[in-house]
Amino acid sequence: MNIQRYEIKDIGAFELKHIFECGQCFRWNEEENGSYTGVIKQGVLNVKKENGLIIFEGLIEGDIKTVVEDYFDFDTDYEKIKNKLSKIDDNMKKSIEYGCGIRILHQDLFECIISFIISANNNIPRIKGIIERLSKKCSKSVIYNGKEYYLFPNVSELSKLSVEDLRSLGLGFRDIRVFNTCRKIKEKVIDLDKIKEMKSSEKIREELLKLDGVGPKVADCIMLFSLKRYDVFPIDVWVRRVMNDLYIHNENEEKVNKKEVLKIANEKFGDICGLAQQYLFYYRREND
DNA sequence: ATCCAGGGCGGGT
DNA sequence: ACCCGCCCTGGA
Repeated sequence: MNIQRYEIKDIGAFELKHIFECGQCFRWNEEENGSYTGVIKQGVLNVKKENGLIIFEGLIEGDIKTVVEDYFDFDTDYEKIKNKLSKIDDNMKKSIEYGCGIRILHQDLFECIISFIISANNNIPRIKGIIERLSKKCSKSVIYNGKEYYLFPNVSELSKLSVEDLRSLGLGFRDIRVFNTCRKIKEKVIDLDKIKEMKSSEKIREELLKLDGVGPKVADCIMLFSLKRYDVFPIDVWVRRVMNDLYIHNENEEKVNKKEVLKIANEKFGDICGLAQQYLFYYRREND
């Protein structure tokens, strides 16, 4: 690992706050100077915008340009997607204007699975804390700018922890779920490499649902945030709320049927409903 | 003190 | 298939 730097000219869809605070990731934090630093699979990365440039700098394994282009989803044309979605209706248009700089990250699959199992019935500060303690407990540390960071543990590192270890890190009832899932992945009952190669989103979801602690919502988050499956539509309380307000108008939002939400999402947003979900989610969470 | 937070599970209909 | 109570934890 060595310190590397990579910069590009600013592009339309790239706002740090939008990307890191739209709820897709747990290991990015804002610095005093407004830049963000995060721990990713390949190391520690800092991102800032200056004089019309986006500057990436970090202690990274492999070529930073390659890592950044993959992680920040540079293959996807967000302007094109935003144009398409904006035409659907004014709600979508407004949400997109608000979260214009969102990009869906391409995060590590194993990390994403464990992180979103931990997210169940939990709040973001606590989720972030648990992941930090987990990483510190059993993974490698790296020093960057005089500060110590901990990489997210790989399967074999995390497998070394007992249920009791997990409980003492504050996972609560999620301890056994993480433990069992970790074992299934380690023993290749579920083969992550195979999942990455699968074409059908339905098949992938089917596989993920076999993991302990992975239900429909968590499975969809994993697929959206680490496998670039834009055709899934994770439904949590916020999405259900915003979808009800905009399209369903049920007096009691808690009684809104998930299937109904899903049906509308597919009809309106089609095979990029996952991206639409992210704009709606971000707008609603920030303006509640 | 009581409630709730980006769900999932298991046991009931 | 739906429904519902319960699950750790800690901050409001």
